Amino acid sequence: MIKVLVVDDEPQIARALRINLAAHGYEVGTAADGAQALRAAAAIVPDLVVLDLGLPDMDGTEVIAGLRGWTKAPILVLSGRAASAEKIAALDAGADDYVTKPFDIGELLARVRAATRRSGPGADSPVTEIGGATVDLAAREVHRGGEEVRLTPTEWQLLEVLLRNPGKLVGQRELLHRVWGPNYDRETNYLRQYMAQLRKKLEEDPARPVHLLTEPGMGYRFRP
Amino acid sequence: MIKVLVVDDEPQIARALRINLAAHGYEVGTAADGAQALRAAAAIVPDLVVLDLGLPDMDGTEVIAGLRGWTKAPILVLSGRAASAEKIAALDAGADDYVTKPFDIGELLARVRAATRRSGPGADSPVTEIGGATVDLAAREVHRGGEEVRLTPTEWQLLEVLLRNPGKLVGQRELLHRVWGPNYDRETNYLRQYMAQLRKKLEEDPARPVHLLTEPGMGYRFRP
DNA sequence: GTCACCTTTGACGATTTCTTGACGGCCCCC
DNA sequence: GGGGGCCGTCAAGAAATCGTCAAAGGTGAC
Repeated sequence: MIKVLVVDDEPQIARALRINLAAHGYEVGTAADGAQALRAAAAIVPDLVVLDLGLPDMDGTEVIAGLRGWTKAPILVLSGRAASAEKIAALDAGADDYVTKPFDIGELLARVRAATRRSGPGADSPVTEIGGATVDLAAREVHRGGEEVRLTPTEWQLLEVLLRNPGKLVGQRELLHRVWGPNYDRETNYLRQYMAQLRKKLEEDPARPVHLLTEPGMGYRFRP
Repeated sequence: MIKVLVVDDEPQIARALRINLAAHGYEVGTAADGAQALRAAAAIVPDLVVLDLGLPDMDGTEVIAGLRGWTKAPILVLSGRAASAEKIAALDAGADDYVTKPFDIGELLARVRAATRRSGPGADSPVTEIGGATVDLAAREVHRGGEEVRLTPTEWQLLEVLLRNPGKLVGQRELLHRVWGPNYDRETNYLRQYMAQLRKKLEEDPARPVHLLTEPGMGYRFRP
């Protein structure tokens, strides 16, 4: 089932959206502010996000940036502000669509269909091979030799950032920011700790990694 | 270059769109009715279609259906009609976005960016050739003769400054400032040390460099 | 309250990288 | 021809980083 995360601080609108989306066969989660939204997104891994820009705790573009750091799920922005500058800022921050309130629920549903249509069948083979293990980012599943391997939430976030940049070097500061938040800059011991755990769970020979590589002094790299 | 097909029967609007899109680096083709649009699309295979629904010869949804039969390129619909039923019909026919006239050109461009962003990022990062080696600055990767070459962080920084100024002479003081910091002015031995390492790793004949050149008394230069 | 799981933290050799010093060759100027 | 400055090269000590182990908080389930 397609999972949708609805982020809105007005309970009426959030409720109306949830009911309408659920009635059309979507699995719906809700969040009332930006911090909740980022936590909920990391937990349920939605296929689409409906985001109200007028959140009480943080700017809408920050939420978009926080989501875009690790997911490519379409983001459909709702906003009461119709100014073009607002729309441009949100779209360039990474949003996929922008609808001004008040909106027609039928039109919104059509835009949701359009957004999910292109990301649904377009995402070919979401499984990645690492050594003898297969990683399914969408389903949050790892298998190795027929057995299922369990990863903790932090391990998932770290692995996801690396896998979404195949072949590319990801700097340690960038990894810390994306996984632990903007206030973490020098806690490289976290990276060492969790990279070791990932290698132990995924690599054939954890002492001699082939896919999860260290670039000394710079960062880490996933080689397909 | 990203190819955009503009379909509109009003010459003024078509012309305005063409000029604006071309000014932002797109390659633009135009068509004035539905039949022309389908022919032009088959000929130039656009990466995105901007489609006015009010065409003289056929209904807009037919054009959408005709395109969707063979291409997944994003379709951005323009229309003077703001009724929700129209929007829903167009979106469900296969359109990706729907903008009502009159529209803000900046917003339209932002929506074009959003649409091309999600379908485009298959392009790999630009590589620079040095002798027999290929340098990928974005991925932080160097290959030479099929083998991978490892650079240390300082080597990367130095090489990046030179490669970002192709053909230009970079003074030794500027190099020292950019790589080691503002407090380093006369440690030219650092430059000698690391330039030698870079040449050994990148140049065909490190003793007779062709791309990483010394300008005695002044600085260094990268010649493509 | 207890238990299990996850995260955070500290510490230690092993390895890589950076820094530093020294030497000879080349070119230009005197 | 001699001298000084600059460059390329080599080598070795100093410093930083990495992988690993172990254990102390935190949190939610039962």
